[in-house]
Amino acid sequence: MPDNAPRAIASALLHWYDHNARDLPWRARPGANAPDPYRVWLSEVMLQQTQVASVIPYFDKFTRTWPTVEALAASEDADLMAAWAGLGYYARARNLLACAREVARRGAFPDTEQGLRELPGVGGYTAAAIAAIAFGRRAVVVDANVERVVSRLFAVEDVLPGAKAKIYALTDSVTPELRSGDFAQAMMDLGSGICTARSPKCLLCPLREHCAGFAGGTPERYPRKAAKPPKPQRFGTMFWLERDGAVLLVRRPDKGLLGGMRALPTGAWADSPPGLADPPAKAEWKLLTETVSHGFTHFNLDVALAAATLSSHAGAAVEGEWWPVADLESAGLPTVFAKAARQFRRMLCAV
DNA sequence: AAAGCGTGGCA
DNA sequence: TTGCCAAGCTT
Repeated sequence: MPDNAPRAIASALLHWYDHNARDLPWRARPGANAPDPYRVWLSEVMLQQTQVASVIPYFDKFTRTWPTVEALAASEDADLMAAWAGLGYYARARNLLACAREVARRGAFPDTEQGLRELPGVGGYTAAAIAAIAFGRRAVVVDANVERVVSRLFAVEDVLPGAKAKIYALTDSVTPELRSGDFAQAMMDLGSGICTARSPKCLLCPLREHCAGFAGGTPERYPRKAAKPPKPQRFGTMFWLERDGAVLLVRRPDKGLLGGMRALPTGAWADSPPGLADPPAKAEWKLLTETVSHGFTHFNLDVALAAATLSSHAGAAVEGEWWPVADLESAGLPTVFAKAARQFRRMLCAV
């Protein structure tokens, strides 16, 4: 029978963390003062549904460009969106700017979980994480790592997402009064390095003797999750309109998929290939032989590629920005468009 | 409250 | 190759 004594669990985990914490750019150095709330907030937003390795280069770039929340608040929308390009879930970037401006207006971040929760883009997890890590408050921090660790520790049979309330209560029961921020980060380090989704390394785990999942012999069976419905396949067309060495880019509407981002013009997505519907201008469009495939969270997309060239004097009334093809890297295109742009340039060069 | 919202890594 | 998964939030 495993020992689920909360204090023993917290103590074992914190001791492990003191010797095994990852050195991450947003963490305070051991023995240093509490980390800067701006850096904690920025990292937590970037880390929503996103792995550490993907975040690090973006975090470095953002903190170099905008060292303070006031600097970020003063940035242009388009610059921030372009800097976020490639990281995904672009509503985070729109909320990031709104939040920075709100915090700059107030003069500081709120220092309670409840106050933080009111900021744009800050939900239950992020508010708890910032309150605990940046402000030293006791907070119950539950992300996907914690869900996995706790559901194994207590062999939770309930199926997610229904099990969230129970897992929150169990996490509460093991969260210490002191160092709850370190405790949360320790849980996440444990979840990402040892208590992994597949093939957990139980023999290295500091909580092994407390773990009901390990005692039962099949810890990887937790957390139990409802089966996901299959992703639909959708189709579309992207348009490459070139004039004098520049390509036409548009800004996508603020709401919806890739909202607010620079993009190649597209037609609407459809359930079957839409061909040359909805071109951005009248031109002699040629469909390329190659298509581009991309997986989004909730559907897979197959896009046809259509290309045309305008002469120098044409296209005066076309809506959008003419972006130098040689400088397309700096446009900040989401990955699906960057992928298509590479394909366009390969194929058009080859002609 | 269920659905919409990116991307890259891994087996 | 395909499917699964990751430091969730918003409406």
